[in-house]
Amino acid sequence: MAPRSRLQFNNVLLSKLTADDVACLQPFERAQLARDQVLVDPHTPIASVFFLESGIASVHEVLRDGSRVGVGIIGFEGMTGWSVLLGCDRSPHEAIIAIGGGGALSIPTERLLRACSDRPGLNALFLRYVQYFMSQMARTITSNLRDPIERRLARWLLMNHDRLGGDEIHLTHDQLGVMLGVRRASVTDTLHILEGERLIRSTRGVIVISDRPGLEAFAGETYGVAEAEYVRVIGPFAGLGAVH
Amino acid sequence: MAPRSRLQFNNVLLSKLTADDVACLQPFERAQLARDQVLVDPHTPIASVFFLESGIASVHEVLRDGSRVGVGIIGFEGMTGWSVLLGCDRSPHEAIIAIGGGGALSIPTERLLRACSDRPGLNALFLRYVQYFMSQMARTITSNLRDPIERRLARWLLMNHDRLGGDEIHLTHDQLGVMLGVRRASVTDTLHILEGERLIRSTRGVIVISDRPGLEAFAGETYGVAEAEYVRVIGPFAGLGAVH
DNA sequence: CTGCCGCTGTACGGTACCGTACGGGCGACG
DNA sequence: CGTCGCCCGTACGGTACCGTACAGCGGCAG
Repeated sequence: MAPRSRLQFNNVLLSKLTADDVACLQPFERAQLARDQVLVDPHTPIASVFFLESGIASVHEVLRDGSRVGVGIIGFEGMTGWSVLLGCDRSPHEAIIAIGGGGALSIPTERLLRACSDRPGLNALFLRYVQYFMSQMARTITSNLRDPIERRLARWLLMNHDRLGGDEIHLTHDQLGVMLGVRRASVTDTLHILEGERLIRSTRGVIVISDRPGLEAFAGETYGVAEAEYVRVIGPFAGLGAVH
Repeated sequence: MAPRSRLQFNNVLLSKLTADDVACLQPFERAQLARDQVLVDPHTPIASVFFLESGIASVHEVLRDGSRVGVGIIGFEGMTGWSVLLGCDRSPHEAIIAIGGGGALSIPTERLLRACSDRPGLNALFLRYVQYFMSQMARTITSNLRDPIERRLARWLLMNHDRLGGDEIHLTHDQLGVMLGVRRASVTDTLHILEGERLIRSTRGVIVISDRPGLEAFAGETYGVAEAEYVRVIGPFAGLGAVH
């Protein structure tokens, strides 16, 4: 197997690349991401793609009345702007920073595309991430249809937890409402339920995961399938799929 | 612009290819598809991909208890098994014939992949279809969350109508229930509502679209966005996006 | 200190769904 | 010609949500 990149990136995709592949992408521009920063503007040419190193971006559909519905989540395991790899210069969806303060590596679309055409391994890895993202979306469809809010919330918290360093998740109830497609008030109520089960603690703007295994049990079938797909097509990350 | 295929296929993707690209894919195997025939078996290597020429396949998540949830629809505008183009030999989802009696062209995965690596134009077209399919899924997420069943049903009927020759849709209420993620009984009730609005007529096993513009108006924002994306990335088909 | 704004808690009636169930018609097959 | 399996119609109570609304609390700016 080819040698892995020596430069350590905190982005999982980049860390799976060979040093040669990484060299072909260089230089990256480092960016510090603030909450609500837009990484992909819908229906607008994508100038750069971002590889997050920390923090969370969420992917939204934007409706005509300006309201938003969450369709996916991206952290240091992924990237934004994959549409350009599918031969499209833009995306119908918005990618926006939900949890800021983190860093990211960005690269102009043009250079990414050139690198991908020169080095098939690059392209292949990123396309497998697209495969994973479709699994995530599919699971969101079924979870939204079949699960009560508590379970969907548990799933969403777990997905955030996977992508963050510690046990603290800095999200407001409003943001969670958008991601889950429910009222802000429903989020409040539901957080209290999870808190009553001693799975989390919740204070103003912060949710603390206090019983991760319990949360997984609570989420049931809704969490785990897409994550297994990630491990299968990309590889383990942050404890997920780690050797036991 | 390069010449298009002279051999007329009833599959939109194939019809957009140049004759040289098509030659590279040949020979196709022609298949007649019966209802409930499985085109993609979840978590199983994909031996062949199918380009439908008529009929409808639906894409499902399969849950542990064996129940299914619809996440997408494929007709003569698309293909099954795109996972292999994303570098994965299998898919977590099932593709199964919902409306049979139609034909399809199939090609072994291996030959497809060889052709795609020889001819970038092939690969690019199919990847743009993946981009469209993600739009379709995203729209399903928001529609399931925000729209009452009537509107979701209207959307689903329109999507079927786009992919069929006439105004008759041969689907049972059960099948629609799976696609929409609702009870069979809810489908029955909702069909009566649409019938009351004189948008459709419904008899045993058959739904007839009698007022397509009315149905579009009824569906509202839920229908049209993903379809526009198809026209943008692939091109017009069957009246959709046709020059006016 | 004061005011304001963003975030959270809570309440209330309303309704669009669900699970379940049962009966009846149509078509196929013996 | 009877019977069986798939479809469809309809009913019923139950509940998990929604839209809306309002009040309290925390922190930041002035």
